[in-house]
Amino acid sequence: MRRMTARPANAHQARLLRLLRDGGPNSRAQLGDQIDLSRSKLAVEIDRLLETGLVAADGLAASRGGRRSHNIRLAPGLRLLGVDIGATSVDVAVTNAELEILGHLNQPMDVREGPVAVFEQVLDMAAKLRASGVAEGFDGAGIGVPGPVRFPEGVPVAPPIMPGWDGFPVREALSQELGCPVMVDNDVNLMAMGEQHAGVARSVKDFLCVKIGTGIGCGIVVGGEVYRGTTGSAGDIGHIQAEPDGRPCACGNHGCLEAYFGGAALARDAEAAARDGRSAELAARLEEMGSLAATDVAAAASAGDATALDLIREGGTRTGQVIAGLVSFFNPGLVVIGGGVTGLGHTLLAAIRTQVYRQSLPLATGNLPIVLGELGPAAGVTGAARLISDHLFSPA
Amino acid sequence: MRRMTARPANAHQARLLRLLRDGGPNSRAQLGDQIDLSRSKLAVEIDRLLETGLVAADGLAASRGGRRSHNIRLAPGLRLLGVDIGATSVDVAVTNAELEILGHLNQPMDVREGPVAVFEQVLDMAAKLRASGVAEGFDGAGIGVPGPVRFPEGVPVAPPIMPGWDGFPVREALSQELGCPVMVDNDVNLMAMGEQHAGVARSVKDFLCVKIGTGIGCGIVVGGEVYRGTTGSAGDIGHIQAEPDGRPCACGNHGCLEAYFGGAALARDAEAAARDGRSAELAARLEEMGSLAATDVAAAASAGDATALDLIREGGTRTGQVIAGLVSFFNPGLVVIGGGVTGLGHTLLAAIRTQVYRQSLPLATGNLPIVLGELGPAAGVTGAARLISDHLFSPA
DNA sequence: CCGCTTTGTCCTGCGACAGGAGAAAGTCGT
DNA sequence: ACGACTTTCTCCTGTCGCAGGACAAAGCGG
Repeated sequence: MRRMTARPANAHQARLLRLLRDGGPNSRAQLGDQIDLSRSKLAVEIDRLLETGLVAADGLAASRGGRRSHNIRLAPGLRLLGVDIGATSVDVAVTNAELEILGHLNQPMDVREGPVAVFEQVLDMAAKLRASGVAEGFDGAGIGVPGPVRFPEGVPVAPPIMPGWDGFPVREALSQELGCPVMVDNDVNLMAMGEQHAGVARSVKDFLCVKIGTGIGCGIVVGGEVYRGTTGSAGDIGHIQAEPDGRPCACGNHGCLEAYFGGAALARDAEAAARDGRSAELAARLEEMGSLAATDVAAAASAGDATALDLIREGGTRTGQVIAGLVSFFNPGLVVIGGGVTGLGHTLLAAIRTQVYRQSLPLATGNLPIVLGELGPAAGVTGAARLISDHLFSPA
Repeated sequence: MRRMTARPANAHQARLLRLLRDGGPNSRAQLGDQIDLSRSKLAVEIDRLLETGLVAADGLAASRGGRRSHNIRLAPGLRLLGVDIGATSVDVAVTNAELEILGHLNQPMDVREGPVAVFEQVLDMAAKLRASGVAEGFDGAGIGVPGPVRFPEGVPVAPPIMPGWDGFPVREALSQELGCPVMVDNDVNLMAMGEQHAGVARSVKDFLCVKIGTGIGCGIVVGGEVYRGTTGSAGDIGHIQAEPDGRPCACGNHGCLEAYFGGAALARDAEAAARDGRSAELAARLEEMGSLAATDVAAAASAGDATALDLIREGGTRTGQVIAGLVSFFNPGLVVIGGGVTGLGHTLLAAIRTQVYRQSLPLATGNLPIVLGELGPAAGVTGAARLISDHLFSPA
């Protein structure tokens, strides 16, 4: 199938495409209410979009008291690929133009195997999704990687947990392989975009999205746009000091947040607790599996294990301590907690909330919701699709 | 003298006015190079600006190889009032349309005396400046207050150090008194705008401006625009925790940065050091004055007093600790240190730098300048003038 | 079948604007 | 002193974007 290579010719068309993406199919009249354009001009632009195939007319809607309207919708055959590369697994999903997920695969994989091995895997998963019939090809792909990215070029820069990726031309390479436009971003930023598009952060202009996975990162949204910082490393809060002269961290400093919490630290602490005999529950799991992961702590906690609950509470408190500072500084309208450890659920959330509400300024916390992300593993891939969609739906 | 009530009629005119403000007088041809408009359209807009009196033609420039150009400049009679209300003093200045300071007054005053008393003082100072001949009236005024502001309305909200100002309609009241448009913002944001317009932060898009006065605040600039947060309290970093379970703070929490540093904390620590006999230098000053201020510590330090130097270094280290976290989070392109305690100079700066470079991520600090503001007390009033100028030079 | 409503199309006229032609006002070389 | 060239600025004309009215199409209810 031939892919849509067309792009909106002007800002009006871009605006219309985004309205259709975020608001679903719509009549000309309804679109006219949402955009500041005369009916005539609107009709012209829609006709042009129909000609280029970016949108399609799709039957008549029910009457609302008068002439029935034509439904205008985004090209039904348009397919986007969303890729979310985590430290220990890869998510790949296919969406339509409205960013609805049509197929989603997840595969464990160590990002440290390097870009070549990971891309092989990603392309294989994309092929599987194509074979399953949800897509015949891709009009664009968004991809998130667990580290800082030089955004305009789509190249990771000095990523601590994936050194082999430093300077690897992710965007160019993947674009070549897939034959479609590709955009690359930090995985945390994509999670923020996902929750903004389809999750808890809809209609919030300024918010933070804290992702607690193997490490800890934070997506920053200012005025509805992701803020990436001067060198693309904004939101890298895992190595903010949570305890002066505290535990040594892999980064070389002491007392970093990631030395106390996150998937890696939690697993390490849990194994220590199991060996020290502080938790029979965890010891049993360690015996069985040979090693422990965050999910084991989650399971032990829901089984009522006190040590597991303590580990979660302590981690949440440390995290809350750091978030409290960020809340005072940034004064967000919402804080979203997400990532792999959301399985720790409300124990974690309660600890974070307690600490933030206790420590931040009342004016900043007065009306501040702190909530779990509602998209789970779909947040990253949705954000990735959103990223490339934003790119495709901007004037050429 | 009649004031300019005219406002630019469209975005082009606004753009031209800002070019003239930031780049100084210019010929039509030079303006044409900086704006994406045809010569004809440009001429039309400039003619309209000349008609409304917003700009003036001001003689011929030297030839550059051909016909001499007419100099176009902003209305030479335009006058802006910049007001910077600090915790313990008030600055009032008059600028021309290019934001050059034509007159500047400073007066000690306690902000806690409340808005009525402070405004009386401000109006008196403005009258003095008028009487000195630098202005016959004001076309607009910008005012900074040491606390959070609901920006669109120009009203302080729950300001900790000036409780009597809560909800006082600063913008409306001052606009009534002065008979011109008024904009209100946090004093720290104005300092950031000042350094951005005429100081060290020219041409930097994303930066932080840490103001260490009586308290400690931080101006946040994202993409060239001041970020104020959801409730206007963004940048309030004085109560970020610098030490878990540390010193009690006036805010009710423990270990806040302001409990360790800032004008108030420094004075308190210096007096304690004087009484404990740790510093003969400080003790002598305490004897003489009855109390100590940050300036005394600065003086003692430049006299070589070891205790004073220690106090500054310790404060700088605490501040650097907090800034390090913000740098990791925000990844700015520049950090500006300013405010009353800049008198502490390079001892302070060195301590902050050491801590930030030691603690933040290399990627975020790699190319990060940390510098003292270069405008001193003029930063606030320049920023205030810039604030109202931005308002006046936007389409009506 | 007749009003009334909603939706969509066509047409005309206005205003924004680009870009060429040319006038005005210089410099420089001979 | 004069002509060639440059820069600056003005004027004019044609094109394009666009708003808004008139009108056609299509549906509803009585």
